Amino acid sequence: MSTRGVTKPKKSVIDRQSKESWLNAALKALASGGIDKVRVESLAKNLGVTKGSFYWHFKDREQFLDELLNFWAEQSTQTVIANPDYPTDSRARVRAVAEDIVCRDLGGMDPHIRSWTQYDKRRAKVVTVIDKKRFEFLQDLCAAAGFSTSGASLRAQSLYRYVLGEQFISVRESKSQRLQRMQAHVDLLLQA
Amino acid sequence: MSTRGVTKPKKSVIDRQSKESWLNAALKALASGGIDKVRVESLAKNLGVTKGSFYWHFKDREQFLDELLNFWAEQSTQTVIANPDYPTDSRARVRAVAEDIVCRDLGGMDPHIRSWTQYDKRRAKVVTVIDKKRFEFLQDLCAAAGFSTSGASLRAQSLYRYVLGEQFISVRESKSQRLQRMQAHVDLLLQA
DNA sequence: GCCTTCCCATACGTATGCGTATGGAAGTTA
DNA sequence: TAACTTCCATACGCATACGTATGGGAAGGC
Repeated sequence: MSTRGVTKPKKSVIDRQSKESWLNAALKALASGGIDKVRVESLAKNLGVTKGSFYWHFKDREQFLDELLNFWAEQSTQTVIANPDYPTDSRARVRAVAEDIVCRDLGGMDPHIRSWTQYDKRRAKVVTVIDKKRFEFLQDLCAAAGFSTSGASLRAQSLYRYVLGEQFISVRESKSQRLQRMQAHVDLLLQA
Repeated sequence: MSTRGVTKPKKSVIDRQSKESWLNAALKALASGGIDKVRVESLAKNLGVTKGSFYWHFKDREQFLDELLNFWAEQSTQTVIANPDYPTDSRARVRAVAEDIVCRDLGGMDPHIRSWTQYDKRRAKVVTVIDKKRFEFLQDLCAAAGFSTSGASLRAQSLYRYVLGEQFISVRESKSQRLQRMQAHVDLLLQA
């Protein structure tokens, strides 16, 4: 008990929170039930501190949510784009990527993010950038599979909408079913 | 000024609100910015009454939201399924339905409904039923277009996910662009 | 004219959650 | 060790929004 008192257990430096720890806690809360679960006092409780910490690190909740969105955007591009080694065969690559997307469900975060930002024009721009990056990634894949520019574009658009729709459809299936359906869809898109 | 006083303009019977007027006001608020805009005192202000009216018609906000969801579900099936005369040619019918869905954007209500109910297991069941109905409708269309049961199912699933994805994608295009893209997608799905 | 029912206004209590002001402890520097 | 910075606790004010208690006006029946 050198770093802590007894009657009043005070925090040592190593117990202090960083901005990242707040943001990670927020992502966790977001994944658990949408942006409404991202509350200052609630996060503080989870982190074992008080609001005092929050308002030292951040101006207010609005600015915090902005940083949260950027935080998600950064590790969102990293997760999807900069990825392990996919198959060399171009069509198999498309399938593998599609499979990967469905499997990881984009971290389960995407639906919450979209639900949140959809009607917030300013914040929607961040998601728009992400969408464009992902689309271009898919488009390049399709182009490598031998389709023309317009053909690759069309298939990438269809593929990406399929993935988004999969996240928001209310009829939930098992992961294997979803994978199988996704594969069938990809085959349909790539056959011509 | 026979039905109203001067110093205190009281409401006559014809000014009174019904449950439907509250629900319609709620749908309007929902469409304007999600479930967060559906607030008792806010709706009351829009209707020109006070909370007293609300709590006479409804038990509490939770029950009201349940009725709201059912209210949406009813006129949602009416709008999509029981519809005007589509083309007789089966493939043209699919295109027409798809076009219709995109054009009306499902009333602009669907994304809000899904954002709202997605993480509410109990309420999600209502949306699940709607999804199933719509899917079966699309499946029948595809089956009539000459596909096998599994083939029609696959195409209906893809089509419906495309529509859902279209609603949540953050890259907003013009209506004509969206229509064109949708047609191209349908052609791709139906060609085989 | 009175009484009852329907519908709503007013006022209040309460809970939640944001933001702020201030003090103070832990660690750092001089 | 004294001053100084960093980070957080505590306490408060304030706004929003739900729900309730109570009173009363309007319309219709008697």
